[in-house]
Amino acid sequence: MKNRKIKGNERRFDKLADFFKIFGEPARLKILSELMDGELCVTDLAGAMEMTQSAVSHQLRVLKQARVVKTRREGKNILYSLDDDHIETILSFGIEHILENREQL
Amino acid sequence: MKNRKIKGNERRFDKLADFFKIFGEPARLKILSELMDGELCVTDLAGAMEMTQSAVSHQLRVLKQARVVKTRREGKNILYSLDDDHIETILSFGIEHILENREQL
DNA sequence: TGAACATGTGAGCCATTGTTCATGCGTATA
DNA sequence: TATACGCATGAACAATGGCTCACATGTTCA
Repeated sequence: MKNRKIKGNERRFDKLADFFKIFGEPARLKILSELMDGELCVTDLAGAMEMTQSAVSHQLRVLKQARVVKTRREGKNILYSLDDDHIETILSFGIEHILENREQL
Repeated sequence: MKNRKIKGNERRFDKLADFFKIFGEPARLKILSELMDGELCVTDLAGAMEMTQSAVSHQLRVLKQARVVKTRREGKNILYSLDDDHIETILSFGIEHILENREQL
């Protein structure tokens, strides 16, 4: 029946929107760009950006739930890194499209 | 000086985030997916999705300002269409990455 | 084990953003 | 030109989401 198909698509739009939403926040993009240079702990991230440790931690939670970043413990610290190079592809895709073709955005 | 560079990057993160933000809203994605089948007027869009004409119009404004859709008038109607196939590339990119590699999102 | 350090977490606050509602504006047509 | 129709728009409201603050949890090391 048609209604089922609509419902199914609705959820697909939600999922896809959630996906884009992850990268729709400057703070998260900055965190990701920092992590491109290698793994970092929350405190270092908070220092590199001008943000509270708590604020960074909250954002990292979002990124981790979305499997965009992963963690490993080393001593007292928990080191964050990009989950895979997948992410860099996504970011550079966005950068290309915004810088080359959409200057006015 | 370093500060200048940071400021410049700040704004780049903002722009990039704005770019992703456009696609981070289910209603907008649905509008775009409708427009993939061809141009439509606001009323038809509002009918196809379950949304008010006004709500659709507000979203179309966002999409138009971002140059994602364009318009042309035909009689009483204003027909909306994707600005270029660029957009389809972006959407299918998102779909690929979410459906093939990120089921759990 | 207790102190110090690193991080996670929940509640509350505030800014942003999407929706509704009422209305204005432009175009076609009788 | 008056009316109807299609669409845009602004204000008000509601929901969403990020940040702060206080505190809990967990780990190291003396």
